[in-house]
Amino acid sequence: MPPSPVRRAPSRSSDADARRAAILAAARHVFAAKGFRDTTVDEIAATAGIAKGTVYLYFRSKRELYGAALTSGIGELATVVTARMAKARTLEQKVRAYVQARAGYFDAHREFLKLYVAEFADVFRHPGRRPGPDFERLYLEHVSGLEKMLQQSMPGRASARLSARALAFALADLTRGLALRQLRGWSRTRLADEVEFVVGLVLKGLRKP
Amino acid sequence: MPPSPVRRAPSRSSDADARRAAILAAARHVFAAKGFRDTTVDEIAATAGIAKGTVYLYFRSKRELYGAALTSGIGELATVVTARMAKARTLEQKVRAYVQARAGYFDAHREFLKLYVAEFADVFRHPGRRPGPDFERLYLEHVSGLEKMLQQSMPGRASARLSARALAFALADLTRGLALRQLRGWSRTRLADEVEFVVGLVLKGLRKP
Amino acid sequence: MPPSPVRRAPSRSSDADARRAAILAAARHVFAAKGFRDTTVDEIAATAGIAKGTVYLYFRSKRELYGAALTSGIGELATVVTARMAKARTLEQKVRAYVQARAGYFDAHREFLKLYVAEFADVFRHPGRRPGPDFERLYLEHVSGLEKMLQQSMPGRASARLSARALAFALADLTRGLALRQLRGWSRTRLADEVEFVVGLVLKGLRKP
Amino acid sequence: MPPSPVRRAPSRSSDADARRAAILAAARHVFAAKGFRDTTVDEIAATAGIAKGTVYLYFRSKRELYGAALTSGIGELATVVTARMAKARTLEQKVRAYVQARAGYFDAHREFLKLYVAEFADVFRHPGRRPGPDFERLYLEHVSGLEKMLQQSMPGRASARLSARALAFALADLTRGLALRQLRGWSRTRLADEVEFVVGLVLKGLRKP
DNA sequence: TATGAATGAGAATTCATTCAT
DNA sequence: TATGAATGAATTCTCATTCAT
Repeated sequence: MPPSPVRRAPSRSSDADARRAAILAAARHVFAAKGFRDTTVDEIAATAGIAKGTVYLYFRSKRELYGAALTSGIGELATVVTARMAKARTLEQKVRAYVQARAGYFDAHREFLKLYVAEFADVFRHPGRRPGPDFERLYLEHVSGLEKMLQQSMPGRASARLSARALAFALADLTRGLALRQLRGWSRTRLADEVEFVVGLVLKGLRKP
Repeated sequence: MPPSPVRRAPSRSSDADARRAAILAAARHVFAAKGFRDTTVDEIAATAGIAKGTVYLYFRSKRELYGAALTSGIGELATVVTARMAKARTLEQKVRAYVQARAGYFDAHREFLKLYVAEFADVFRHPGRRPGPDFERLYLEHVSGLEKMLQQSMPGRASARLSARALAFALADLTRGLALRQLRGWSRTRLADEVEFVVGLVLKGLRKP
Repeated sequence: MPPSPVRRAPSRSSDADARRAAILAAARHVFAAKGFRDTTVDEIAATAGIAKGTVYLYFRSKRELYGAALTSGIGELATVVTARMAKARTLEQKVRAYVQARAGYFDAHREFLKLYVAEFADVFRHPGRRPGPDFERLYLEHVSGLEKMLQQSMPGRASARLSARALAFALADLTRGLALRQLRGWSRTRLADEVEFVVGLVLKGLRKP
Repeated sequence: MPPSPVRRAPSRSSDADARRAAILAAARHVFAAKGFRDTTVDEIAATAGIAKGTVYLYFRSKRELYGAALTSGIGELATVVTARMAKARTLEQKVRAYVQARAGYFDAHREFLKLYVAEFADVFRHPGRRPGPDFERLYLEHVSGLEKMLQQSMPGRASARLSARALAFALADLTRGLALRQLRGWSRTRLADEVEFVVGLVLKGLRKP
């Protein structure tokens, strides 16, 4: 007997791809609005315009669907930010590229941002084995990347080493906070100005005290 | 007219206070670990070492209990931070007092921190009428307080006005992020050093570019 | 050792009697308004102005309390009706005495009437072993009493025998219905006129067709 | 905007109709035996031979199910009685048609009769806003219909007007009482004879005193 | 005796998942 | 493949009854 795949997503026709994408979009929408537990599979199905059972042809469980909705966004975010930074030359350009790209992506994908921040908060709740993608690891790798970049442009003193890591975390925190302010309408300023503010703050932080 | 449905609430003995506090502590613990929806009243009761029904003698509903667990911490946090800042004279002292007090409180009440950050994330999910304390309003008032403090020590230029608000948000974001890093063990540095880093960053941000 | 009474109602002081009566009155009130299941012991206690636990010093259970509330009324009703009929001489006077006394009692004890009619309806639901007084038996005895009275004044034909029983049930039905109409305000007529109507109807029914 | 929480109700197949009818029958059975509060949805489901959740696919709540069980019977009863009376010509025929049809329906649908009488009793307990169909209004309309019919055949004196209404109520009371006696086995007589007795009584009541 | 806090069995309702069509 | 009816485990909240004070 061949190793029969227990359950397989409907084959690779573009029809199937489209349907899968539609379910993911619906899931992102509803999960973002209500959180994992308060979202019902029924509502995702209705939003996607299909029957509930169909969801289970494409995703093994509600949890897996949640993971997929999250993962797709995280991957795209990383791709976009990396691409944008690759074009930058100087440190200042790199920092600006990072903040612009990340805040811009969050701004353009607000539902993903809600998912992202909920997942971020969840990391501190269930530290260990959480289902879905390993958000914590991905986040730490992301920060480490930033750290290296900043280190390269800092004077070689040991204290600077510490600063680089702290600065990288700060950069991530500030960018996320900035995007959330835009999302919720707490900001009286345009996104571009807020971006410049954060860039300026971090660059000042790189100077000697 | 018959008396309206009896409202029972164990009276004001210190016994009752202790019981109430024990339930709150258990609630804080379980809510922090699992979030509102994944927490069962049964588990809170078991954690508190009492029967399920007893919880309902002290709190009308699971939701109210959650609100109480959150509110008590928020109030105490505000009190502690305000008291600490009142003693400070110079701007630098005030900023340091803020970061030290807030990060210190979070560090000393890690379960509350988990609750706090989950609630923070939730603000972006269900913007409108969420039950419990109006976390969003409280948070914005908190930031506005910081903003005023920073404004008083900035050159009167209009651009500075904007900076003050952005800087206040940044200060809040950075302090929260700092505390979370300690909580999760992401930090290789002692709390005091991280505090100094954030203080330094913000103070540099106050200078002219 | 003397046979210790497992649980005894507080002793025969008039204090205890008064309290017992107060609880019964409260029970009658609340049971009448809400029915057995929707009544809480807490509300009866509150209505009586005592603590919940005290109710259990006087009555073994909620069910027993319900039975007592019902029984006390039924006994008094029977006493009043019997006394009133004993004074009557002719058949017409007896029938009028019955309807006046019974409808009058129901009218004067409206809460008992609600209990009574609920219990009457319940007889058809749980025919067999229902707790509390044996309402069905009491009711049938009551009707049999009426039947005998009517028989004595009827021509001795066999068909009249049947009529007497049917007429007795009819008399009971009509009197109860009359009282309920007054209770609910369905009647546009004074109680006395309705009584006369029923008396007239039944007396006509006694004549040959 | 996301679609509002999904409302499911198995569609109009005859399968669904059969299922719905089976649940209604089970509900009628259990509600009749135990009353609303003492009936559990679990028991209705078990009686219908389905799972508890399935009940909720067909009825929104236990209360709605109760209302449906009651309403269906009330509608059918009214239809049957009206149809039967429409064929009658003389007053005597009409009265006989009424009593025969109504008592006959109750006799053929004994569980509905239990529901009916329980609901009747409940009208006096919770006069105002009770859930489900407005039983009180339906009952009064029913009686008013009878009243008009009787009026048409009565001498035009004012006192007769009053009698018509009282007689209509009496007719309703007597018919219901008759059916209950048959249900509970209190009657030693055949249904048809009891019907004739009630018809005779009411017709005598229409004559001058 | 009186109290009222504590208990925990029980009931309505929801919803992820399955599976026959 | 797609459907959606059926399932039943799980969860919140209530309240009769007990018992330590």
